[in-house]
Parts: sequence; C-alpha cells; structure tokens
Amino acid sequence: MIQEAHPALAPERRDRIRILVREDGVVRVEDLRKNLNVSVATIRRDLEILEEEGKVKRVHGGAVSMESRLEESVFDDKTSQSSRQKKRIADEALKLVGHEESVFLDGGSTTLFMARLLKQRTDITVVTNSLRAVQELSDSGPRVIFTGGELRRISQTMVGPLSSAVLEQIRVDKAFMGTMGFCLKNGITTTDPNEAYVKRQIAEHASQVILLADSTKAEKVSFARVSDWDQVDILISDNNIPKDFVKTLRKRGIKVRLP
Amino acid sequence: MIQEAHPALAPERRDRIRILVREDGVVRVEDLRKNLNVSVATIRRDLEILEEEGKVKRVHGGAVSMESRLEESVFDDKTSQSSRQKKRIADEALKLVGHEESVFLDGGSTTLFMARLLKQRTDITVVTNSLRAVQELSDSGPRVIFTGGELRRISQTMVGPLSSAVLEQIRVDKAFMGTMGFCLKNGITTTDPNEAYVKRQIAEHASQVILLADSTKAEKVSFARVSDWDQVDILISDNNIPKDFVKTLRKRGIKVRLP
DNA sequence: TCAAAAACGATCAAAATCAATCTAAATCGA
DNA sequence: TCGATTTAGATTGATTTTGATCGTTTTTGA
Repeated sequence: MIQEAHPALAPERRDRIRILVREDGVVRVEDLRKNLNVSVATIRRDLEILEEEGKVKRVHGGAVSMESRLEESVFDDKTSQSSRQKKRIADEALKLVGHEESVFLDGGSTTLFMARLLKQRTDITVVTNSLRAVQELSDSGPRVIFTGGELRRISQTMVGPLSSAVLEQIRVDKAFMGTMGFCLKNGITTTDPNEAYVKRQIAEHASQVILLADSTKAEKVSFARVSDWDQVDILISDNNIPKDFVKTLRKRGIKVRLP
Repeated sequence: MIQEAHPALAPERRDRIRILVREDGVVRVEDLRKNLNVSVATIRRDLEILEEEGKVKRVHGGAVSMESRLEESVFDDKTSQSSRQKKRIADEALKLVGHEESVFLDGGSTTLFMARLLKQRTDITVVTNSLRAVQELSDSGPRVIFTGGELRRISQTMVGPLSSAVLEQIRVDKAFMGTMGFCLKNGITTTDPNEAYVKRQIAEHASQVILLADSTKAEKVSFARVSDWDQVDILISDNNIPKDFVKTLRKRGIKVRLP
C-alpha cells in the first residue's frame, strides 16, 4: 500500500478531524479526504466513531460540530433516544415541585425540558442561570428570577462572580441540576469550573438538591468537580443505570428514582 | 475557476437561511435562491424543515422569523417612520462607542437596535438588563454581562433589588438609555418605578449617560421619574424635536446630536 | 369579480452520497 | 517467519438529496 512520509496514526487523524469540524462548525467528507489524504471510506469510519463519542453529528455529505452554533439544531432533536429519556426524567422531576415552592434550574438540556413543563405553573418561582430556560419562560408562566452574571456562550448560561452576588441573596426549596458526569468515587463533575462553582453555591442555598442525569452520564468523570454525593438528596435517572450503582447510592441515603 | 468548489452542506445552508431570516425579519424565496445558488425546490424543502423546528414561519412567497421576539415590531416597523428614526439614532450612538469600552444598554426598542449593531464588535463589553438585547447577542459578539433580577414580562427586562446587587459591582464607560418621555420641567420619566430605579442606579455608575429618544418622546411625561437633566451628558434624537428645546438643553451643558 | 401572474406541492429522474462487503497492506505476538 | 488481527482502499448496490416539470392554489391588479 502507499508508503507516505507521515503515515498519520488513526487517533491523530481523528483528532485533526475534530479540530477541523470545530473550527468551521461543519465539514464535508470530500474536504476531509483531500485534507488528510485518505479515502472517503476511512473518513466515514472516523466520523462514525466520532459520532459515537458524541464529538460530531453526521449529516449527509459531512458532519457538524456538537460544540458550535449548529449545536442548537442538534439540541432540540426530539427523535433521539437520549432526548426521550431526558423528557421522562423531566416529567418525573416535575412531580416533586409542590405548590408555591421556589425552585432552581441550572443549565443543561434536561433542566430545559423541565422549564418547558413548568410553563404551566404560575404558582411557583423559578430561579435559573440558564438563558434558554428564561427564554422558554419569558412569555408566560411562573415568576422568574435570573441570576445574571457573565454570559458563557457555549452553554448559554450566566456564570462568574456577578452570578454569585445574586445567588447569595436567595434561598430555594429545591435545586434541580444537570451534570456532565457522576460516579461514586469522584462525585458530580462538569466541564467548566465556573459552572461548577455556580452549582456548588446554589446547592448550599437549597433545602433539597435533586440531580437529573440520564444513564449515559453514569461513571463518567468530567473536568471540574461540583460536589460530593452527600450534597445530593435525590437522583432521577433511567433504567439503564447499573443496579450496583443504585444500591450503593441508596445505602448512602440518597433517594433514587428511575421513571 | 468560477465554478463553485462545493455546494454548501444542507445544515449549513439551513443555518444561513435562519440567519438571513432573522436579520431581516422576512425573506422571499427568490432572494434565498439567488443568495444560496440552489433551486427554489430546495429552498422550499429547507423552509419546511425550519418551520417544523419552529425557527421560521412560512408565508406565501417566503418566510418570517420566529426566533426574534422583535418579529412583529421589525415587521411592521420596516415602513414606519419612527422605526427608521430609531435606526438612525442607534447608528449615531454606535459612533460613540470606543475601542475596548464597556457600555450599558437598558430595555427599549432604540437600544435594541443598538444591540444588533454591536454584534459586530467583539472588543467591547456590553452590560444590560434587557433580555431581548441578550438574546440578540447570545450567539456571538461582545462580552455580555447580564444584570439578572426578576423578570418583568411586559418590558422583557430584569428589575428589582437583585438587579441592584449586580449593578452595584460594575462601572461602565457609557450608559445608553431609552425613555418613555422627557421634558424640561420633569426631566426623564418612564412607565415603571422598578425600571426607573435601575436606570437611576446605572446612571450613577456610568462615566457618561447618553439618552436615546426620538422626537415623539419630547415633552411627554410618564409615571415614574428617572432623573433630572443634569445626570444626562448627551441626547441623541432626530430633527423633529423643537428647536427651542435643543437650545435650552445646550445652554444647560448637554450635548445634543440630531442625525 | 375575473384573469393573468406568481407561488406552491407533488412527482420523477439524475447525481451525490452512503453502507456493506471484500481485498490488500501493516502491525503484533508467538 | 508465520498467522491472526487491525486498518485502509476499492467496488457495488442502496439511499438521500437535488433540480426540473406539471397541474393546482393563491395573490395581484384591472
């Protein structure tokens, strides 16, 4: 076969693809082929792998980044499996919201589903740092308190010291939180330290902390540590979560709900 | 060589349509066809998809945006006199924004026009309590600080004591403010005391206060008093404002610009 | 109100792209 | 070195997307 000067290793090539996709938001298979000097079959295989890893989303003719503007359209992909799970988790979470309570919603797709459902409730107060959640509730619905702060575009949330200024002054009955990963050893983790800080702070000011996370997040560890399990009161997930995991959590006094 | 290298990828094309629709509020199918170099059939199919996603609403001959909350206003404003004036006022105001400055935008249609124009500027920091302004800048543009607080639905702004918590901690070079009414005797007035309070507070924390108000607001008095004229540094309005009024303001040391 | 013009939706064929399969080269362990 | 395994490229039939056509509906203007 061809003996190139630099026979780029497979993971290296996939990394380059990731970068190219993220830079332009969208790439075409043909461009990648020319750029990397491999066949389209290889590109397709790489994209397949990257899609499984959640790095890109394949489309006819190429792929789009999952970490860019176009993410949004992927965001409300209602047909996807995980999306339906998130919907069910949000439904279950809604049952926990009592009359005239105040709740916190953080950024994340699961809590966004919840915001949608909460639109019917005008008796409660919603506190959030998620711009999308506010948009969802901006027309009508419950009383809305927005934390403010600096806009973090990638997650469309408000973070930083100015958020804290507001958070310090409020108390909520229940805090509903999403996460990027959770495991027994490392507790709750997320991608950004700023996000983590906001979550930690609101957890301290909430009577109950309820974690919303589908099973794909189980045993995953992300970059920034949010908190340990003893901060969490209830976990709402789905049935694909390992049985042992649930058992251990329950032993540690955490209620687990699997709708 | 003139031959286009590759047709745009489908999601990319739809994204461009979304942007075009959002920018102008309305687009015609024919314009999109010329702009994107595809057949009308493709445009129609794309619009169908975007309508299902709730991004646009199809109408005979084209589509209107569903994403911008200004949809209606921009729509019928296109022809309206006052809207064009507001646009010109916003253009003029933009000239005052220097390199790497921080500016405040309050709620109101004129400042919203400004937010749109500021999208091109990535060197500045925008502070605002207007949800619409944040939405306008949520994709890309300058650094955004949002005040947070309680959502006042009618104006889509954040108000109340929690807003103050953030406002107290920031200083801006220039504050651009709209108003419901202004006259020599009563100064600046607006409809809601909460709004007035926010305006007053930011005025104290701004090196310069710039009032943006078309001539229809002149000699009008609204319910809640914001401030006296001595707080204002510059007024940007239009030529229909009474000459005497301008003269008096200038005598009091306020710069008046009439683009 | 009516007729011409414009826009629309449905359908079909061509082109592009994809998935599956098979073959060849490279890598690795024995 | 040999053979198993992994990785890349080529081929082929299936699928998706696109543009063109044609009959129908909506808008426009007299």
